[in-house]
Amino acid sequence: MATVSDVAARAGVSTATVSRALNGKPTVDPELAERVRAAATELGYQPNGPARNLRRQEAAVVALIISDVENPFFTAIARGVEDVAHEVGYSVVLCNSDESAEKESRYIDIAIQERVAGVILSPSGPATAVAKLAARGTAYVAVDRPLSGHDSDVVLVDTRLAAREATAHLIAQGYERIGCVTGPAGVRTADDRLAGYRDALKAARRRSTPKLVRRSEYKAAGAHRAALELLTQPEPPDALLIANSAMAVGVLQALRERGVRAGRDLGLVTFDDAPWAELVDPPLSVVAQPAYELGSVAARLLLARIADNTRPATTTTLGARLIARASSHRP
Amino acid sequence: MATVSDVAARAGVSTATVSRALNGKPTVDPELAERVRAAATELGYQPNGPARNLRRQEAAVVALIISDVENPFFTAIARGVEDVAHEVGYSVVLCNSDESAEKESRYIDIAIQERVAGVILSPSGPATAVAKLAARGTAYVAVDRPLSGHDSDVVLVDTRLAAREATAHLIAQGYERIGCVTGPAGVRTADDRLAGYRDALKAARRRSTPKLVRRSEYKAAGAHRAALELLTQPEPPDALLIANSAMAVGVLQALRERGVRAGRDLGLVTFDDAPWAELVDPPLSVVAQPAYELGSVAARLLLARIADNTRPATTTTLGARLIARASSHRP
DNA sequence: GGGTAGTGGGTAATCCATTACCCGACCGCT
DNA sequence: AGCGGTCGGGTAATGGATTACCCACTACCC
Repeated sequence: MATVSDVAARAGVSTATVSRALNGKPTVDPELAERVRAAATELGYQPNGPARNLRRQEAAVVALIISDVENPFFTAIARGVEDVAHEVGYSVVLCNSDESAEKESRYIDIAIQERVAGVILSPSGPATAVAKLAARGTAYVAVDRPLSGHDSDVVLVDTRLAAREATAHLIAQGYERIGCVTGPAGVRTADDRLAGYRDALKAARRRSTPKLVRRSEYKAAGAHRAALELLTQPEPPDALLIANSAMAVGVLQALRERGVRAGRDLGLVTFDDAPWAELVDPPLSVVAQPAYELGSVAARLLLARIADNTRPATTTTLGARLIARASSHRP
Repeated sequence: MATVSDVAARAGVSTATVSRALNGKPTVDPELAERVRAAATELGYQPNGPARNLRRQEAAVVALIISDVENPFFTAIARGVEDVAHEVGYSVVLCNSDESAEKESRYIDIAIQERVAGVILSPSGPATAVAKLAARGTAYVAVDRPLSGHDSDVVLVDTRLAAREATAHLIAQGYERIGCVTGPAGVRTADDRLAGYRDALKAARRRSTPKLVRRSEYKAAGAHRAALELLTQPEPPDALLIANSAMAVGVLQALRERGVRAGRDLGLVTFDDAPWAELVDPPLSVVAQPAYELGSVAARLLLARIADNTRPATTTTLGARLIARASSHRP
């Protein structure tokens, strides 16, 4: 591999000039700069990243730690982050924490070790390792879920309100026994969606009962089990609020297995407007979350914080949109 | 940030000993090693990655360059790669080339600059920048799509055969005018699926006509347009082979808009067994690709090549499985 | 002509972990 | 006692880009 010295020798200048020319510093004679660039391409010179980062004490990279690569909600966030980051020359590396505090902590360590410029993460639980980032002074932004006990920039969806509206919609449609399938306790979005569900029941002077509520991982398998449990109890629900689209898959499977028809026998609203939500029969009513914006806003906040880590922490809350389709339309 | 010297001072040893102790070298007195570890945790020492990589001339990282993070097929590959890489202490960074040769090339440059140990990529087209990897001696493996003109390790699905079988299945079901919606020309999987489709027609002594074939990006929007074109022509197809699940979404939308019922009016087989494929009405017949294995096999090959870059190039071809559901069942 | 400000560009220090090389101590053997 | 061998651990070189600092030179002024 060619180094700056090689390029310098070839161009007949010093290494300092090579560095300045290649980094577009204005204090280089245009003719020299041209010679340097020519020498660099002739030698196929690729700067040594570690050396550069070592000296600069920072890499032009932001780490994005999400809890599930296979969840379209998070990949949409990733796209939002990428588009903004690339505009200003940052690369994005995606890390999959798999909803595990330990993997999350490991990735945070790696991010610190590699001296990335900043980190965007959706914290998997309350016991996050972000304290290490704060201690080290690395810029970070939480997305989708808040970071209890740290005042950092946060970008959220008003998911409690959205859950409340979705539930209110089911009530308005005349459903009587509305249940809820949400994510694990301690995951903030899961708790918020449940809280919003209860808010709506309370506002309508309905009693909420634990019998109609189930929790599981944010995955199809868990939701499938949960739905079966709900459906086989003595007084099954006649409507369900489901906390994400992976879970919706599990629930819909359970419904088919038991021959329950969504919309007619069971009202359904689910979080996340998956591309296939309109295609199932009946089309799914959903709460569409602005995932891409979540990512792009978070990225912009992160860039601002990289530039100035003393700025006050902000909380941005984006709204979600209920899209009523046939699955919540009572005949 | 604490450095080795700080830890050394605190533990009352030299930096060499610190490094040896923390890297688990056997030539350190256990008692000293313990003291070093204690000092390191007390100081919250995190090794400086760039410095380490600079010295080692390589980072314990593999880059995975895929063409669409939002495509579940590729995220499943990512999981396969991750699981294998993590087992042996490598981190995986995911890069989204977005099917653009330019982004792909940029990520390859970054991978080289950062001195990653290896690269796994699904080449976006024939004009890839992998030559740079070869020139530099960085280990790499192609996944899902071959790399024309380079003899590298490749992990593929026998997608041509799978397309042939899927088409044969449609023929066997009695469909007469079978069409195909595939990806862009030059993308190998797209071309192969089309070729397999033609193979099946030829084997059944049917004429294939360009009128029943459309190409577009591997995305819903393009497939939607393509399907509308196919359906509105004078002699529309009575069955379709669709080259991936994102496209299937677009096609199914088009069908609803035109009131065409899958299975009854139009036979349908699509590539990729999306989680929702069973849930649409009628359930979609699919070609299930072993995406996770694709990733894990590629990762294992990459590790082998990192250990020994002179080993001969191999080609691994995995099979796909046709899952016939109602959408291809002629009444 | 001597002095000053300004500008381009070179020299060498710097970032920090790893490791080649070397040294001292201790053991066991003759 | 003396010598070779082993083992633990210290000193200092190393990797390559960036940049603080300094120097040489030109232009312009009094």
